[in-house]
Amino acid sequence: MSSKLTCNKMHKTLSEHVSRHIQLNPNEEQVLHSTLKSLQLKPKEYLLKEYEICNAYYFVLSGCLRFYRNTENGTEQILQFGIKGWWISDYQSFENQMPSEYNIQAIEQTEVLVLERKDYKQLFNEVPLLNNYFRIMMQKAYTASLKKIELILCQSAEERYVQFNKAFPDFVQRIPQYMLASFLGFTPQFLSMLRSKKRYATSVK
Amino acid sequence: MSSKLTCNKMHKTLSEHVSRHIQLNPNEEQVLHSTLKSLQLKPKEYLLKEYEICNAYYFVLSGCLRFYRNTENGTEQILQFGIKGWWISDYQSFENQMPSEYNIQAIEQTEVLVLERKDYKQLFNEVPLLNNYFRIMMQKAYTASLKKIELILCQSAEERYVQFNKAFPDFVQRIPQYMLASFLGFTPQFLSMLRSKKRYATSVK
DNA sequence: CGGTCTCTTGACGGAGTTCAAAGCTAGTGG
DNA sequence: CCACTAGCTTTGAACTCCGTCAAGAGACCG
Repeated sequence: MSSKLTCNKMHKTLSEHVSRHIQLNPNEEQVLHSTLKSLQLKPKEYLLKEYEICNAYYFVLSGCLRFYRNTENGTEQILQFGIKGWWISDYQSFENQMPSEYNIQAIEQTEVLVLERKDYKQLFNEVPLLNNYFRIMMQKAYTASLKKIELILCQSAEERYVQFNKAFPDFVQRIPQYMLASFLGFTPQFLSMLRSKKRYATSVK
Repeated sequence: MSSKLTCNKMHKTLSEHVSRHIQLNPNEEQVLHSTLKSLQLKPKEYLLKEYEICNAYYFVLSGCLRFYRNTENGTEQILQFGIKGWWISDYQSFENQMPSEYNIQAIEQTEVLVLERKDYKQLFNEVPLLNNYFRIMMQKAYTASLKKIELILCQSAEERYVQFNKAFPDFVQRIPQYMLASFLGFTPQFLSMLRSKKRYATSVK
């Protein structure tokens, strides 16, 4: 009884998210929730490592993930953060069952729901509307990603930093600076310089 | 009769494309084909202009489209080319019925199939598998777009140019250089410099 | 043939990188 | 509880890639 309550609470974030895009009946919702498994991650734990095949979709309930790859010159490049209410996965590896070039790692204590590949075909058969839902999720991810290309090519590093800071002030506090620099596409040194410049600028005025 | 033949031929590219991802029965295929309209575009004709609401998905049969926006400083930024076998649209504008910031324009004589918004709900109801198909299309577009971010942030402009040239040698010949420069994220002048450098390098060896 | 659009070339400047060293912070073990 | 280590951040100097500006050369089109 108490475990069921826990379960319902745990899945609430997802239910809300799904219902914003499609209408499931109680039965379908039950099928969805019973197919997903919840998972707790400690900081630095991995959901996916380079060269592995990605066999699940992950939905972030709390905490934060990073999706990154190891570049040829030995540095890490963060392509995506996974925060509350986002699905994350290496879809290419998942779809084509090929080894991934990416890593998915928890930055902090993180709670995710797991949709495993072995369950997902049946789930989509039983709840066909989910095709619709995930189509829209992919669409959103795609347009967000186009937007990012737009910003990278069009704005200076400083503008990107200022803008990101304004959009996610609390998030910026939570993650190490070198990760933010990597995500925004410049060096930690440069970020450090920006920050000191800003501090000076604001403290003067 | 002859028009039907033309029609079948016209849609063959799409049929092949769809069948690579889902299996439609003849009836479903018929529904799909009869819902789509074909459209011929002359060079510089528009499918979508800034501030309009995007009310269709477009599938490129031949020719080439560009998906671009006008930046604040008065230049054009190309985010995407639409070539044979690609779907293109402003999905955000389409989905949320909001004015687009983008333009979709034919670069050369181009033939597209049009899936209009007014037809698409019914089409997806009659052929639910299409949800699956478009989910996969979005997934592909998304991963391609992530890949592009990876390259922009990790490679020099020169490396990007060389790589793109190697991947699409024929396509590079077909489009004006300033468009290629815009897509790859640098200035036409810089591209010109790269080209002269390369020519010298190869003619010496 | 004249005008507009595209490509080329060169000089200069600036945003951001690289390298190196030193300061901070937090965690760990004795 | 302190000392040590390892990882993160800061700072500064030198350098480089690429943008900007400007002017000229082709190329295409009416």
